[in-house]
Parts: sequence; structure tokens; C-alpha cells
Amino acid sequence: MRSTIHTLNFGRKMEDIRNILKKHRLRITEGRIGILQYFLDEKKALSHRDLEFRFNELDRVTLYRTLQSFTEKGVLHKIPSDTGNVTYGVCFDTCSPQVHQHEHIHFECMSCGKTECIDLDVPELEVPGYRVTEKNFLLKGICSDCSEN
Amino acid sequence: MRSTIHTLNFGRKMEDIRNILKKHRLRITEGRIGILQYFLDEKKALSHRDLEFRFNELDRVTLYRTLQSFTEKGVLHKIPSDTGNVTYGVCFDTCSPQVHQHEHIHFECMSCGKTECIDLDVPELEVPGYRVTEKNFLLKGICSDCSEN
DNA sequence: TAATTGATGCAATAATGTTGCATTTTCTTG
DNA sequence: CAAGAAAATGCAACATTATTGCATCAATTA
Repeated sequence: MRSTIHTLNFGRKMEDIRNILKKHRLRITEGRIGILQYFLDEKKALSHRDLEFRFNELDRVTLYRTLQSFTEKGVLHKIPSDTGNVTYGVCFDTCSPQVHQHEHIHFECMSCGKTECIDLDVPELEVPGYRVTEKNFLLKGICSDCSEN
Repeated sequence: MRSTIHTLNFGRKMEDIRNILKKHRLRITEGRIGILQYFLDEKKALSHRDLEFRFNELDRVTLYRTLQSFTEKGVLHKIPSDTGNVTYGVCFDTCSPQVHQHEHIHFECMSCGKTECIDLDVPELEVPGYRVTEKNFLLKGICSDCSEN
């Protein structure tokens, strides 16, 4: 990344962002700060395509690799979908390369298209004969924003 | 046209297969019979890639279109995944173009890689402020086959 | 500040998915 | 059962999405 002007817009969360990257053993670069900031601001699932649209100064390949390293280091997690487009969401604080907290509830709004993380516990489920180590709940419907109108 | 030799290999399920296609208003062709048979035999989620590998006599595009029409007509359903590869599974009997029974539990085995449909009811889940119309449960772990060894 | 390690951009390539059109096959109906 | 209507297939071209190798550059470490 070549412009410095950009950096000024990040505001007071700047230190938080740097700390998250540091905590997960990721080098702090202008691009990564911008991308993580974007995820935190949007508060919804984002795809590579979203990033490409938002950060046209960054190379496509860099975005792929950023998503990958963020995921490996526990900053982001992949969100299951039946569309074939992988999207990513910000992990809980507790995630690290070693321990990913993978129990998630994701809600996809069929009105606005937004996918968000729901902060509720995933229901228990036993499957006889199977060892379940990870549960993901995928919900579709109308989100609270869209329900109001 | 039916080639008789080919037909013999399908065994006694042959009529079932044709009936499923007929019931869902899909024209009966040799390719479709083979594909549906394959899904029923494998009893696990299959991707376009799997079909391409298995049916190299059929065109890639035909496979895409077959998966699409099977899905539209309620023979198959898409299975959510975080890999970016869409896979498909056989629907319950009750599915039709009008009414898809979308409540599914899918289990992905981290040992053999197989994804299968689990025939259990999806747990209830209320999200305050949200209207939930569809629930999918995605489990990972070790399947019963792999657990035994 | 120099050395090390990792990040980035670029080019090339691979894999995956889509569209239009000519041809063939299935199904319908007289 | 033959002929026409409707749908499926194959092929070619194209579009999109993802991956890899390598040279260069930037961030961390000592």
C-alpha cells in the first residue's frame, strides 16, 4: 500500500486493531489494518469479492493470502454457505491458531442478504455412534433490521 | 433410448430411479439415471467434481445443468460447507419444486472426509427479533464407521 | 542498523462456473 | 406409431474465481 492519507481515517480503534494482529502473531501492515478494521466496522460476513471491491489498491492475491493467514491464526473464521461463496467473520477473542472456538450460529437474511454471527449458545446434539467435535448452526430468515419495516 | 446391457447393471432399483425422476417432472435420460443412481448408492454428499470424475462420458456443462435441475425439482439439495465447494445430497421423499424440506443435519467426517445426512430432527432455536424460516445444522467430527477402528 | 523473516505485487496458470447455439433425444398427441 | 413440441445434450467460447512461483519490499528482531 502506498498512501498514508488513508491511515488517518482509522480513528481511535487503531490501537485495538494493532493489538489483535500482534496477539495473533501477524505482522502489522497497512493493508491488514485496513482489512481488519473493515471487518470490525461492517459487523457482518465478508467475502473475498467484498474486499476486492473495497480495497482496489491491494492485489487480489494479497487479499486471498490475508484471508488465509487471518483464518489460520484465528482472527477470522470461514462461514459455511450453500452458495459456493466462502465468507468470513471475525472470531471470538478466545481464538488462536491452536484453539479455534468454532461453535457458531450464523444468520443469513433473505431480505438484505447480510450474514451475521448470532451470540447465542449452540444447542446440544448427540448423534448415536458419532463423535461430534464441532457444531455450526446456519439460519435463514428475516433479520431484526428488516423485520421492523 | 435404453441400452439393455447398461440397464441390467442397475439392478432392481431401476424402476425406483425412473419413478423418482418421473415424479419430479424430469425427463428420463441415461445420464440422469446414472447420476441419480450414483447419489443413491454413495449415500453421501457429492460435488460436481465427483460427478465429473465418475461420468467422464458426460459433458461438464451437462453435469452442472443436471445438478441445477435436480435441485430445482427437489431431487437434490445443496449442502452448506465452509470449503467453497458446493456439494449435494438426495432430498427426502417429501421434496418437490414447491415445497423443499430444508431442515437438515449434515455430518462431515474429519477422518474419511465423507459428508452425510443425519436423519434426526433439527433442534429448535429462537432468536429474539429475528424470523427464522430455515435451519441447518452442520456437524464435524468422526463418523460411526471411522469411530469403530 | 543489519539481518532475518514474512508480506506484497506481478505474471502465469489452473480450476470452476456460465451462456448461446446447433443437434439430438424424450415425451406428447393426434 | 409417426410427427411435432419441448427439453436435454455437447461443444465452443467466455467469465469468474483461486493458486503458485518468484522477485522485491517492508516489518520485526537482535
